[in-house]
Amino acid sequence: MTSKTVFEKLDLAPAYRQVSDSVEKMIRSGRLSLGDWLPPETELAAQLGVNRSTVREGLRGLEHAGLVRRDGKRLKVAIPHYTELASRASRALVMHQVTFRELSEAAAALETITAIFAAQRIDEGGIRALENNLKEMKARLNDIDSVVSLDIEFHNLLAEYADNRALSLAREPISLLFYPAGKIILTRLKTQKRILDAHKRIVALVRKHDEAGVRAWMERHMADLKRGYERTGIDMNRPMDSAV
Amino acid sequence: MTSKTVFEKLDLAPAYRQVSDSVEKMIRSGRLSLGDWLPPETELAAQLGVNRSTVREGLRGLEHAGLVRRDGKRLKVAIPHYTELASRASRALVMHQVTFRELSEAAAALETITAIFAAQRIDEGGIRALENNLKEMKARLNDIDSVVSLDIEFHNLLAEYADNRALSLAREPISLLFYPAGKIILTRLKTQKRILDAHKRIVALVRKHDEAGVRAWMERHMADLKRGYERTGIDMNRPMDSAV
DNA sequence: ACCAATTTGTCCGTATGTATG
DNA sequence: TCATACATACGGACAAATTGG
Repeated sequence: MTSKTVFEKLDLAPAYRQVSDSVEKMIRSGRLSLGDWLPPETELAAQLGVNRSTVREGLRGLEHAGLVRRDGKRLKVAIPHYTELASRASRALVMHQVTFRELSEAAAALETITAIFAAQRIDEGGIRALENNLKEMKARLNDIDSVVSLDIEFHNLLAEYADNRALSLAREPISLLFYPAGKIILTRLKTQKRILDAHKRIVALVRKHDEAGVRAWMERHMADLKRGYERTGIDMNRPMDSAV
Repeated sequence: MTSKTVFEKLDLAPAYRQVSDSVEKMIRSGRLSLGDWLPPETELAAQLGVNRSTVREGLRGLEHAGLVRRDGKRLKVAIPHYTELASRASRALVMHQVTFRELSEAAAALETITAIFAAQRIDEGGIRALENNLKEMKARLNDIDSVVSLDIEFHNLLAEYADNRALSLAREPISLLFYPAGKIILTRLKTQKRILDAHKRIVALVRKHDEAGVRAWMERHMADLKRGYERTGIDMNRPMDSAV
């Protein structure tokens, strides 16, 4: 048996780490809440008993994480937004050499369930937004870049009206990578018309709140995109990094 | 009136930002690859023409993002791993006051598709791992904490054998929040037996590669958990923050 | 529109601890 | 054991931008 422990195990983490942890705790505990300004660096340094340079190092981490945001000169407490997290996540997927096969499978599942929820919950405004998207795409059917970005917008609209933030967070990093792949497909096989037709069908079914129909058509639509990719001749099991 | 403006006001991002961007580009372009040591701070400072303090601020951001990792004294290039991204994402969901309804819906969809892929692809080793998990849970059915963590492990095992990293990334932040909720349920309604039975069924179907059966039972299982939560009397539309 | 105070951005120099050869 | 290289941390300084009177 060792002798009685007298001394606390003292800080192994570098000071700048303790600074960011400390501020983060402050935020999580609610002592600093959303939109509050952070104290000036000098004051933080004084309160925490470290040098201002050390404080700055700590703040950079939080800034990068999106927990504090620049508003003019000073920093204010913020909430990391999905899009930042999503872009970070999709970059991680690329670095992990995720394949199109993986993306396609995940996207099929997520876009389908998203569309089903949208069919349950969409309102008139949502229907109109989707129809505008269809109209736009119809008008620009020859411009591949427009079609691709309108395709992205279509799925994002569905996600918006699906009214589920957990699902949004889950699908965003994947759609961010999946749809660029759509561009590869479109530039090689001109399947814009096929995409537009699928979207039209889906909108019609969403309007009728026909969940089963939406499921069937979204699954068909996603399978179609996968087939398109296969027909480009690119190996499905090749990492996506070239596409990004 | 001022004289005619000729030069754009060049709005330079702060130097520390340029440092992190520069290093990040270096990594992404492959000029620094996985596991490489970063140059010493002094050398980075010299190469980039900024002060060492500035370099340090820039590095803190990358460190926080998981793009570089401290290995002993120096920093080496790393890949941000899912679990870090996932915990960040789930914390963001909490801050966004995501409700149990949203989590439950997303989890149902993601766990179901995960189980289906697992049924397609699992091997003997995977089956054995799942069966060990069942055995453990059966042995500890009275210890709620054990049951909850074994439940988490069960679903993580399915994800592992589903062999899809995009899906893993998508489900992790949600499962991280959803399963703590499982503990709330179990402490109020003793439904351990029901969970174990569902897991048993799913394993049997996964072994037979019965995708339709797996889909049906996983959907039932997730619906069951949702019902359990409802029966605790907690409002499904209340934010999850209290649970975490 | 001007001034003064505040706060950040950036730099310099230095001291200390700790791995590694 | 000793020397070197490197990260950590501190203190002080000044310019530039912002804010408030």
